[in-house]
Amino acid sequence: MDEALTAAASRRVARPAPLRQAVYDALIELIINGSLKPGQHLVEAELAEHLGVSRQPVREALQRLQTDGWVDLRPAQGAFVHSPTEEEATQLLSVRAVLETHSARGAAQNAKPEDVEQLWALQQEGVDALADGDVERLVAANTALHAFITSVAGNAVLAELISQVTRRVRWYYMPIAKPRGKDAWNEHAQLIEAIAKGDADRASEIMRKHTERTGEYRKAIAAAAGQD
Amino acid sequence: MDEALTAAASRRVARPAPLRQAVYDALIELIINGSLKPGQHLVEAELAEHLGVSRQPVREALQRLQTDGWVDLRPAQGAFVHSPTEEEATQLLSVRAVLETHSARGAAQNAKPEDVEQLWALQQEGVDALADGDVERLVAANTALHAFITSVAGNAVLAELISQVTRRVRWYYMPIAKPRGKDAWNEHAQLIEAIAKGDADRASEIMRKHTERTGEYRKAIAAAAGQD
DNA sequence: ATACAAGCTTCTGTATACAGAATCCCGTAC
DNA sequence: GTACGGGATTCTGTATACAGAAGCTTGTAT
Repeated sequence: MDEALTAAASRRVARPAPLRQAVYDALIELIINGSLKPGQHLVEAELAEHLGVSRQPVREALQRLQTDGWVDLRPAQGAFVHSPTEEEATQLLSVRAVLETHSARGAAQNAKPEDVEQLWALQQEGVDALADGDVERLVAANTALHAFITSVAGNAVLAELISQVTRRVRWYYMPIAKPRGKDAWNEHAQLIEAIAKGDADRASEIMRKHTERTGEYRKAIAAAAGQD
Repeated sequence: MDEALTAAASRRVARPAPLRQAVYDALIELIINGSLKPGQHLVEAELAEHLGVSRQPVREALQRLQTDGWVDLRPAQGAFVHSPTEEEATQLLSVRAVLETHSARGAAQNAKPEDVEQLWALQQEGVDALADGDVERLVAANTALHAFITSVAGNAVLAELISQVTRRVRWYYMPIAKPRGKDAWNEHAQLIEAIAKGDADRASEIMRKHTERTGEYRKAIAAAAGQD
């Protein structure tokens, strides 16, 4: 736990930047890495002391963490680390699939030649990472590709929702994260082709199947890993 | 402005319930009814005094208002009432259509006989209100019908996103709110029939067209009203 | 007249302090 | 041994206090 704390503390003295943001990031980190366990009661004073700040920024961070689905805030009782359930994971994946599908449609409608070029560049990065067996780069490339498609779609509201949902989805499968690999990137290539042609129906259909497959894949792995 | 303030103040002494919620509600009310204008700088101390509370609950309310899209929070500068744009309205309507469409699909897959019965009851309520020319009841029935469809879909994540997006959409067209009327309720009837049959594809298709039409309708009215 | 800079004012961001609710612990009664 | 109740404790929710940044005002120089 201490590393995260010192990180936040040093960030504090370094800049006059909003402290609650550092707390927000630190707490997500602690939740993701398991230092704070699902259902655990988060006592504001404790967090404040550990992070070297007052209760105020902690409270504000907790509020945002609630709206982002990381903690539950029970009135007069405080914050509790949200307990993920299989059901909620399914719901998140379902919603994400719908949003990403819409995003692909928008991208196909709006993509300019330079956008397509950039998409192919990201695709190449992913394929290279796959060939090198560099998992970290692979995950980064995947994230970048999806994010860029969303940005091409040009719908800020959509982009924000996708980012929100994706972050939450990621949490569930964090401990067993394992990219799907070759198949996924073949699907990406087909997707980019459809976007390049401006074929919105085909692009959205490919994305729908793509995200649904990814969801199924993750759930299968989770089941195999015996994750709650 | 004063009514909202006294309301919040009285709510304060009345219960030990979370004060920030009252502030949150009061501020949305003030934004919707135009007391707080788009772009306006919201000074925490002023709001706190007017509402008869300290800055603390105000700050926490502002945070949530930001994540819900009502205000923009600029670091070291404070909160500003969010300025709605035509573009953002279009994006919200687009996202809402996608989410509602998915909701209709889920409802068709899950609907039990008693759910269908309840849907028809809500439909009847809407038709009655339409016949009576009771706009308020009509809007309420419409909201209830859509909400019930979402609840039948049984996806809590989806439900929350829809509720969030719908609230924001409503703001844009608040000043010129005017239900679409007969056509909309004919579409509702077809939708319920599809749900009753468990025809997910048809249900989602009807909902897609329905929400898109409603969106177009609202935009047309807004344009006619010369709204920014 | 305009551009610039120093000082002041205002406001946010953070910390500390206080009041009351919820919970827990322990003793007592049955 | 178990159920109940009172008191202490802990924690949240709210209020007040303080430090520093951002913006405005005013005066000066070009």
